Amino acid sequence: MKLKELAGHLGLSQTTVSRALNDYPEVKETTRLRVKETAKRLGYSANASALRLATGRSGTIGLVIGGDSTQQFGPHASEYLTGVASRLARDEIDILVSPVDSDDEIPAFKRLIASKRVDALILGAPAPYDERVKLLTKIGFPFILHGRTEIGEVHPWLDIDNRGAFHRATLHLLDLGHRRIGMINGPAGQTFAEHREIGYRSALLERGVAPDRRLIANGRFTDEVGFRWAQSFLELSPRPTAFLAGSMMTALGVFRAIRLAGLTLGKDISMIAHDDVFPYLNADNMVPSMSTTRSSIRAAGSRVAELVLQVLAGKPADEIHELWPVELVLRESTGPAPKD
Amino acid sequence: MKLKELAGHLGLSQTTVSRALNDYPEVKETTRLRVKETAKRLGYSANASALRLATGRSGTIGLVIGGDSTQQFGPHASEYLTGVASRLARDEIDILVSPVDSDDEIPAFKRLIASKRVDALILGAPAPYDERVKLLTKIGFPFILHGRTEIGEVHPWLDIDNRGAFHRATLHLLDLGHRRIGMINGPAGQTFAEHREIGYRSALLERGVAPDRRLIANGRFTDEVGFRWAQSFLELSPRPTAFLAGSMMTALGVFRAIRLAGLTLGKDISMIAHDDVFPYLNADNMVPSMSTTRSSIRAAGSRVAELVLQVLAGKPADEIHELWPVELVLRESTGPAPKD
DNA sequence: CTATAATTTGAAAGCGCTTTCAATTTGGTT
DNA sequence: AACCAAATTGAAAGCGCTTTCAAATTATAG
Repeated sequence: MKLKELAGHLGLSQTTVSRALNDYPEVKETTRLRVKETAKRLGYSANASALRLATGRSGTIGLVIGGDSTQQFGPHASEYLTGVASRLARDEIDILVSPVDSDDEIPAFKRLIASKRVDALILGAPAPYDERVKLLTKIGFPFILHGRTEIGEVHPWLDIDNRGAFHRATLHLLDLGHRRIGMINGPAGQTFAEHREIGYRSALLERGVAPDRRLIANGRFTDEVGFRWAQSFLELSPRPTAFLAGSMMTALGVFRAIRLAGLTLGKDISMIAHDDVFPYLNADNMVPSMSTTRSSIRAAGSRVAELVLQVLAGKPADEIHELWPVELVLRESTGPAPKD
Repeated sequence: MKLKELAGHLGLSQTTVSRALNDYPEVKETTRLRVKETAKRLGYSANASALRLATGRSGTIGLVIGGDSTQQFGPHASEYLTGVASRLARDEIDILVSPVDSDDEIPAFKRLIASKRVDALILGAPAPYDERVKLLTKIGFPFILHGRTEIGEVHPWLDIDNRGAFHRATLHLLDLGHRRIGMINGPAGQTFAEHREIGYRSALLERGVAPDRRLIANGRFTDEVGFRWAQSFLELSPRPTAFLAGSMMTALGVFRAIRLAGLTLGKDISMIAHDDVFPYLNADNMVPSMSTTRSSIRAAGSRVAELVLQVLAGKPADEIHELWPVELVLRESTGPAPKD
């Protein structure tokens, strides 16, 4: 069923039918109704490719997830995707999920844009001097960044206050008397991880505690990584009395290492984990319940989608900056530092 | 940069340039080289919409994930998506992720197809009498199903042997002396969950053990659900001595309930969980390590993608049926039933 | 009733590519 | 040197829609 056929059925021209369906004002109300009703009855739906070619808009937003392709869709990415998808679905905007390999990232980007496959891009997981961000700002292609960079360019972004979150979490542990705090951070080289480290270090500084290089680790957000680092931290002497975990997955591994060492979480060792709010993994439900810095990554995805639509609607880039605060939720996994 | 301009640069016609780029045989080799080189140098990339309109193919495959939109992309779906994406990326095929709401599912499908947005569909999480499957087979739209239905229609599918897996797991527990085995299954109404229940029941039957309705539960794959059901199972008397968990998330919750009840996993209570192989949650790394029925859902996604390409290449539907066996991996969470 | 303005409809061009069919060039034979 | 087949290139139509510009219809006023 194509527009021409539908027009035939109705005894109207393509032009009028097209206008009726797209709510152009110059078509008579009764005609519009008749057209829409018939279109629905006959199950007409415009050919997407033709429509895109004619309008020059693809009705698609590219979602670029960082990281190498094998490990791309961790639980974080999928929660985030859910948020983005739920918002864009409302406007019938398609999402093009680009599993761009980090090696030929820039060429892949150029192709994506040159082929007019997407109207705008959503970028995430930036490095401090992200090449993709540089490219996009240079050529002026619409995009929004989930996270921030150190590049001075003006462009839309949304980020959570990673620095503030870890600053506050660290301060809290320090105030509980902890002096040796192990930090199991996200992958090195990502801005958010650096921000977290800055928050952690500045809190130590504020309380006059010297940071210990051996207590700072980087890695992906898996329980495996959490486990290994926690275990190696626990072998130090004196060992740390508290941990900061970059994610709930990390926390699971740390948890395991603590238990395996015969220690008790919340008593011998304290821990605060960052919680991106996974519906299937609840900090409140753990035993002991987990103290967290909390910020829903799904909500962020949804908001990012909203903002990218505003970008497309022409809102100036310098008006689209959002820094979300992060809650510190104290539960049973944090307690006063044990006397030694 | 459009084809016409590129042709201008080269002093050739659009026709020849198009043919050169698409590897048509009738263009002179030296010309082809020259064209490709120039195209690359100038960063030419065909307008996707125009190409799609001209060829009638969208170069896109729709991925429809079941479940309601708020809870759509659980860890299972995202692992699966990763598999699908990695395979399709190799052929430069786009993925259209459809967060189809379960209420107006069928109309949404019809729109998707009528608008020629996708060349084929990948369906998952079917109900035994899935309406989507009925629709697609009726209108003859190419698709593959991840899972199975009870409808007699012939169409491509790939499924894991859920029945066999749970049959074997249950038999193993029975052979260890367990007689009361709690089963925390996936959502009711999904074929895979029913298959698992059938496997479980048939094993009980084989060993002459009467199934107990109170020991069979359904729900989503979250630790919350696992925790609640396990807790209520443990309140029964006599309480079950073993659990089957539908997913690793479920197992996490069961684990917690067991510990909270002051019991020891692998001694007081045994458990076998189904493991879809999440890279960030390793059964081997748990304490105690978890016995599992194992099948990589990412591998399944990758294979499903491969198969849908075969469907598009014209391979007959009745030759595309794959039933994957499931490994039973025994670790520390299973042991002989305690004497009472 | 006209004349004119306002409303409503339609014809046709164009979006950027592929592909059919025709035209041109090249190469091999006598 | 002339001829025919094979190889190579090009002109133009068409994919299904939107949109400009012109035409036809209806409403309003004089």
